[in-house]
Amino acid sequence: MPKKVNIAEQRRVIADAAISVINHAGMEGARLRDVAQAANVTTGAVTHYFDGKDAVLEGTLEEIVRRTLERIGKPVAPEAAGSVDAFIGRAGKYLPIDETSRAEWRVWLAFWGRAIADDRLRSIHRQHYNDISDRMVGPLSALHGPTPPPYQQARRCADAVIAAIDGIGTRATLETEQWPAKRQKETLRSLLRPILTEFAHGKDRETA
Amino acid sequence: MPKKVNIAEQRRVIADAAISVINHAGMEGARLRDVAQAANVTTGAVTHYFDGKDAVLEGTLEEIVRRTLERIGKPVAPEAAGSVDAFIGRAGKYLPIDETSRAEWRVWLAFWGRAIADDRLRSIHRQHYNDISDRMVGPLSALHGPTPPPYQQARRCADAVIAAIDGIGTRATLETEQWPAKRQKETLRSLLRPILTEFAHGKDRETA
Amino acid sequence: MPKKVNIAEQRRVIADAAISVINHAGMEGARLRDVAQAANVTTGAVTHYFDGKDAVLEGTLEEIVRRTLERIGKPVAPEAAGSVDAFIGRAGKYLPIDETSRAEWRVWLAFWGRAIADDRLRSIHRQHYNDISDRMVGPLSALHGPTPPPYQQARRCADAVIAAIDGIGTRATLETEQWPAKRQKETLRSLLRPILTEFAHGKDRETA
Amino acid sequence: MPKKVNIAEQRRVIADAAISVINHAGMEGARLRDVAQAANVTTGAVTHYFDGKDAVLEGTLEEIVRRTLERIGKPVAPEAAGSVDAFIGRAGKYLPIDETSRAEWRVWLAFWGRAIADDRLRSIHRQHYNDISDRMVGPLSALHGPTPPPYQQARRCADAVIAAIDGIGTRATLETEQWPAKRQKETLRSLLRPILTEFAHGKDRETA
DNA sequence: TATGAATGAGCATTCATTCAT
DNA sequence: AATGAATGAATGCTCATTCAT
Repeated sequence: MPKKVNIAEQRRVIADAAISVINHAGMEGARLRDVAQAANVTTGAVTHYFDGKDAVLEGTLEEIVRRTLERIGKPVAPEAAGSVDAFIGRAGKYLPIDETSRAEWRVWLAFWGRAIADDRLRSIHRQHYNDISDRMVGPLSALHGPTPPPYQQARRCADAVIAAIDGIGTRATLETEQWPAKRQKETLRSLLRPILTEFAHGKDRETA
Repeated sequence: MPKKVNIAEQRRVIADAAISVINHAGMEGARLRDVAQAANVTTGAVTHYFDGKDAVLEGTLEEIVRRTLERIGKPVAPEAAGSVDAFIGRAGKYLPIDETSRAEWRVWLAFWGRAIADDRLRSIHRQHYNDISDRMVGPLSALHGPTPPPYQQARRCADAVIAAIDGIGTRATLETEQWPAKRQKETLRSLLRPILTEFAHGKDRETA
Repeated sequence: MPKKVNIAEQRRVIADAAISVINHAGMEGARLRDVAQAANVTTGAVTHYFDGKDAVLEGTLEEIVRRTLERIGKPVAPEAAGSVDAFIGRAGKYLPIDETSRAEWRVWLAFWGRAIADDRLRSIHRQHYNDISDRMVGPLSALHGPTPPPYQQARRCADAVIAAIDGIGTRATLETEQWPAKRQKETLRSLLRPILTEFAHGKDRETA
Repeated sequence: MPKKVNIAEQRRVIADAAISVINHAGMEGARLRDVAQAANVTTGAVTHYFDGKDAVLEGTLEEIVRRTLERIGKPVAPEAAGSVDAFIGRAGKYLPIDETSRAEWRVWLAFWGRAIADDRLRSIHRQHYNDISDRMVGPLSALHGPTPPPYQQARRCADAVIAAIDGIGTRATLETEQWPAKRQKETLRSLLRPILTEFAHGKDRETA
């Protein structure tokens, strides 16, 4: 009997390697050979676990998504949500504030660039943003005070939060030197505190 | 007497062609041959006006920057700045709200993906963001009321505005169907009105 | 006691599978993996029973030869040989006149293409043609009338018959639509009846 | 202005090289690199003139066809057709009787093997056989005596002649040693003289 | 005996770049 | 200044073969 391998595990090892390679060499510099080497396997193994380069890239994007969600942690229960500042603090975990998250953001940006001409990648993206948005509705509702906000209201607020994170994260990723963690968090707070405070007090009706 | 050609003009024609090609085929699908064809010149001409592919890409990014600034128009004179809503309205012009701007955003994202592994491109980006930021300080100061805000204050506010635009624009570019112009503008207003209102009334001290 | 497997039987199963794969995908499309799958065994099993791909191919050609001879039936005893028309009728069994024989002819042609650069394959071919030729001498002699023809004479006549079959079979294999069984048999008869009639009456001396 | 090249000429040079390579190494041993080398060009040039390997193969087959027709010469005018023996003599020119024609036959067989799984190749084959058949109708009609034969009759006779040539040529190609020119021509004459003599005297009605 | 995961050399193909004209 | 034919290094991918289990 041949050695029994954990297919999912091997795919993750290769996806990890791909993240590392893309992070250092960019998307166009990411050769399958390098991915294989970084994963300590041969090129044949890569195409054995993934059906060609595009599939490797898809798998890598999914791994990035998985990591992001893992880093953020489980969806927060409404009771534990707490204050506006606590919410902003948790949102800040999405930002590229340490080497690990910076690497993920770089790869993330690389995928944006590919996604503009790749339906599959764009589809994975969309789904991921839906997930993220879903996770935010609960905590946002908890901020709203005694009465829960209309679903659409919360959804729109989540859109705003996500946009703030993406905007800051993008800039910080491309201007690493100029955007240390502190500046990012401050900018995030500047942007989110006013809107979340309003939202928390129910004054958001007029922004609809 | 040899034919007189306008070098700068030819470079722009080629950069225009490159934008079109990248918009449709993505960065990795953008072959110099296609760029040449789209510009109605030969491959030789492309490498004649640009020193290789990287130079073409740099020139293309600069053209994108030029277009963006042109679309936004001249820096607004402080006196003409007007209200918070007027400011938000002008900011909305940056968003991917019609086919032209969507095309530019797609190419823009493609460049982000390349910039993560390309110093030259990243440098051009940084400079562009400085320009944009500079242009915003005037109008923002005009909002601040009778006394101009400290420069750093205005700068920080500009960062927030830019982040909001980038965050929304990115999402709208990757989820075109779900983000028509209306949704983008509403989200932009949700995000900017609270912070700009506070800034306009001088309550921004605490966000520092 | 280990499981008792019939080695020869397994080899035939694999060769059968190879015939099927070559018939559908051609020689260059015939991957060992597909052969294994078609035979319901693993790739390892294929290389276990055959010493590499070339050996599989050799075995497959031998199987094709075996099948051809089986289809034709046992060498006809001189007494049973009968008339010229009966001989032609038996010869017609070699032609690609039904789906089974067409499949074998397709594979047969594929082997010709390979044999031009493969000594082993060419050797098997030669031997097979010798066999076929041998089997024809008896029936041909029976046609010749009371006195048996010189061996060389019969041999030469067999060459002519074989050439006729190969020529028609080849064309019919490559132009299946245009060459139904009827057309093949008519052409075979056109070609063979004159020469065999002459041969039967001993007028073949001059064709030497 | 760049060097002006004769595209058709270059394609022929490459096709010639491909014939040589296939002749020596077989179809599966025919690497594009070797073809390029044999043609004294680079691999890039090969894919410049042909759209990939399959196109090279198609072009090569067409070149083989062209050569065959050239070797045979122009269609013979009915008046010049002459006797049955003259006809057989001309038919003998199709056989692999010298090194040049042997090489072409080897390549020809290689294409048969490929054609069984390649529609394009099969289509080229079919067309070629139609051409050959057309060219034979005239000379055959001239043999028929004072009254021209029905077209279908001549066509059927041409089929028989072609089958005889293919059958002998195939065998001689795979058993070069055993089939010198003399044996091939004798076999061809054995096969064709009876049927053509009958055809010439109008006795072919019964073979229909 | 049999498995099938893993290997890696070898292939066609792509495409930025060069350069004779 | 402009052409576009030609180059050839580099890449993704295939697949016969190997071998630990």
